Amino acid sequence: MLDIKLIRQNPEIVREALARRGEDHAALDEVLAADEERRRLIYEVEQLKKRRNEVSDDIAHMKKEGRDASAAILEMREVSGKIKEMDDAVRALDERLNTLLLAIPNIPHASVPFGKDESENVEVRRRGTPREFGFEPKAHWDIGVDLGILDFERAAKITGARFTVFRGAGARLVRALISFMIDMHTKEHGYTEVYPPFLVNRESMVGTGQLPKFAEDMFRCEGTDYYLIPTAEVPVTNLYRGEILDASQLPIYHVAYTACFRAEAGSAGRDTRGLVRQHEFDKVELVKFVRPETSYDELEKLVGDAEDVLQRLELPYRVVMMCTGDVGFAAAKKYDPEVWMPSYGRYVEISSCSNFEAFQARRADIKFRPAPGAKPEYVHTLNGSGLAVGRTFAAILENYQEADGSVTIPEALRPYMGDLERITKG
RNA sequence: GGAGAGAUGGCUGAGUGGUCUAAAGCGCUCGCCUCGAAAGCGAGUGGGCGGGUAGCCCCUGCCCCGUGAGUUCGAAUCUCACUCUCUCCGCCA
Repeated sequence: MLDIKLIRQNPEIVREALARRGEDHAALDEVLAADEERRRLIYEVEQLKKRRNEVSDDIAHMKKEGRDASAAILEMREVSGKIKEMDDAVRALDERLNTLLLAIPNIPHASVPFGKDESENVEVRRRGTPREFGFEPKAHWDIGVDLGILDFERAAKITGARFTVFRGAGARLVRALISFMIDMHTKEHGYTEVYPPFLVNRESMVGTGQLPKFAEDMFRCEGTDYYLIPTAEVPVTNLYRGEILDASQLPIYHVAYTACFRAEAGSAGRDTRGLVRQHEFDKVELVKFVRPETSYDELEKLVGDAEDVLQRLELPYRVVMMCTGDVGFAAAKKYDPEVWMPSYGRYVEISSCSNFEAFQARRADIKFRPAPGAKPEYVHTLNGSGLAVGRTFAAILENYQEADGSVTIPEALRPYMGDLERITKG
């Protein structure tokens, strides 16, 4: 969420930022009105509380000296009732203000290009060259099914649409990709591995911005307050929820493998075949907690870490910077690395790297102390996929397919595949 | 699932209705001492929300003893519910 003080003092900055996103900014006036009313009430009730504290002390003294305090007690009985009423009113206003603030998106960074939607995103670089096939390249779902390493039909039987069974070398390839990515990020990029729960409570979902606004995208365990995580970003960012970190701990880099669960409400009919859009998929996620002044450098490094995986797997890709209309609710700036997918004839998102600045930290209350004795400040949080495993699997099948239907294993992955060089039928 | 114990500041830990602003110790910061350090001595040492002035200081008020309700003129302290932790039993990968 945004800083209420920023909204209070510079409403026009916020208004303009929301307009650049193409967002309605009517809520702002409501925020300002609620904020003013809240502060007025707080002032009044605090005056009453001050009075109550003083008189309560007097009563204590009177009783001690054996004097009659019944008049004061009678007066305070009335004051206390009034305080209770006003406290309730303040609480109601707090709740309303909070609800409003949670629904306002982040302010895009000045370097983010203006644009109304994804068509105006900007390609910032391209690496690798899509391969010239001497034959008609097949889609990964055909390759995988033919090789017997993907089984969508049985997945539909045991669970439903948008689930996958990986089998044999396919199952191993999933495991290999996860290990390969995590090893790279821990050994070469300085990330500490964590393995968090895949179910989190409501506060965690609010902390990273999935709730309350995007509830219909989540799976919730019936009869509980637990949600299946849509990304490791949720448990990992919430690791430090409500904490004040020591400056010497920063920056914190975490890498986490988790399964991810998404209801995909509203995307019926989109990407119905293959691994691109599943209800459950694997992802290796990178999460950073950094000092504010470093967060944009850290974002560039984060994108580089994700790209490194693509380079090592020798997959052609490009990096796109999202415009103001497509930057995402919580992000101030976002890059999407996209991998070349031959059967699509275009680049497909395989990672998403964002700087949230203090937007998540404010919701999740994650601070650090810049210097001993100094006031705590909010950290900046960042995260990015490094990478989405299912889509990487698909990209390998498509880019490394051979005319005979087999798939070559990228060299970097072979140590994780028992030195297997090629997946063949049977 | 059953039984019991517990939750207080960075940590340990006292505090069972008003003697305020939560004792004490440890840790940390600063100062004195010292060639320097240790010891010793002294001082300081949380978070949040308002108001005044001011964009950082400062003055002032309110709130925070796991969370939320309640009793009371007044709650860390009494009552209820919930959450979490620990011990034992049962079940279990």
